[in-house]
Amino acid sequence: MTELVLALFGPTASGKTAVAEAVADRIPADVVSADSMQVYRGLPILTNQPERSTKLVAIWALEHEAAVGEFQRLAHAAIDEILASGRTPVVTGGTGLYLRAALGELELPPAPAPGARGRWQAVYDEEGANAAHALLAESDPEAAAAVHPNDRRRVVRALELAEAGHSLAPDQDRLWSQETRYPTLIFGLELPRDELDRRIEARTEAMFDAGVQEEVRHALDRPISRTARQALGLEEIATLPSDEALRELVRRTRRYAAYQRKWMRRIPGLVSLNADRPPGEVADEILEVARARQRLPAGRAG
RNA sequence: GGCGAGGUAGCUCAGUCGGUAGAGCACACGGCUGAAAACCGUGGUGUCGCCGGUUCGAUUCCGGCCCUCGCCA
Repeated sequence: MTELVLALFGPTASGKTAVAEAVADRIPADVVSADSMQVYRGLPILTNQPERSTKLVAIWALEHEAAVGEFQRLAHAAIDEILASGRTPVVTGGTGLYLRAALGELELPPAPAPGARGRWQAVYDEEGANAAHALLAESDPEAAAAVHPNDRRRVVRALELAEAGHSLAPDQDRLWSQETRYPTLIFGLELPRDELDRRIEARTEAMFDAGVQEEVRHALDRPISRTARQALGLEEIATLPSDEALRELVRRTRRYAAYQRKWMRRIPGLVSLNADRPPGEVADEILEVARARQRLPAGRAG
């Protein structure tokens, strides 16, 4: 049997975890999470961590600063290991960039030299967005063309890279290409808007019943990285009365789901599935599609 | 019941010395290559509470009414 990677994407609360586990119940498979918040230890309720053992969940302490490059190395290693053991990796995640990094080879340039970031940030803040962007246009016209002057984070990053002899603009667009490290089938879980909203609301209420407020209070007792601090609801739960925090978290989760739908539309080769039915049925359909594709002549597979 | 404040976008509010209106948030769409649950860009979605008066023209000025909030009875 050829090596095949299965991937699952979809908005939060669309049932990715349940479907992935149903797949693992049917074939020898291991689930790999591609989620920028489930990587953290200490916020299992807020970040919706799966109960069953899943790779790349709870691997970093809250004070660890997340980086896609580091995640990519770990994800590649996990997938390689699963395939080497003769099993099927089911890469499941809500973070589009992390999923792309896990499946493909994103070009991820090096971290800035010590002091470089602060120096370029100062240039950006003191001389203005347009001046900083003009500087970039001189040293790296391609990167400048790809970045809007107001995007402080990217202008600064591009200046750092240009100074170090690299470029923000990649040689090859692997983010949106269909190139993957192994033959891969990517499935997208689709739900009607009102059903998704209903699930988000129910899940958020369940989080509060399960003690998410205490979890957050605990997490904030110790130092926490800038990246972990971005978890939806962390700020709201820490600072607002519960009813307001709940409302805000529902609102922000809906917006996040909309953002994930955007990714779903853009991921090349994604196979859409109706997720408004029991996870087992969705898993059965995934396996049917996988078997059908593998029977195709080599040139047309994937 | 009396006095005061207010009724403008889904929400919170600005504004129009009379020429049918705009910010933030929300929402929609787009971008993104060691922060992605992040970051950036584009888009106004509206009987300006209701009825009448003045006027070439009223969301704006005048009168009446309705509703909300506060204080006093």
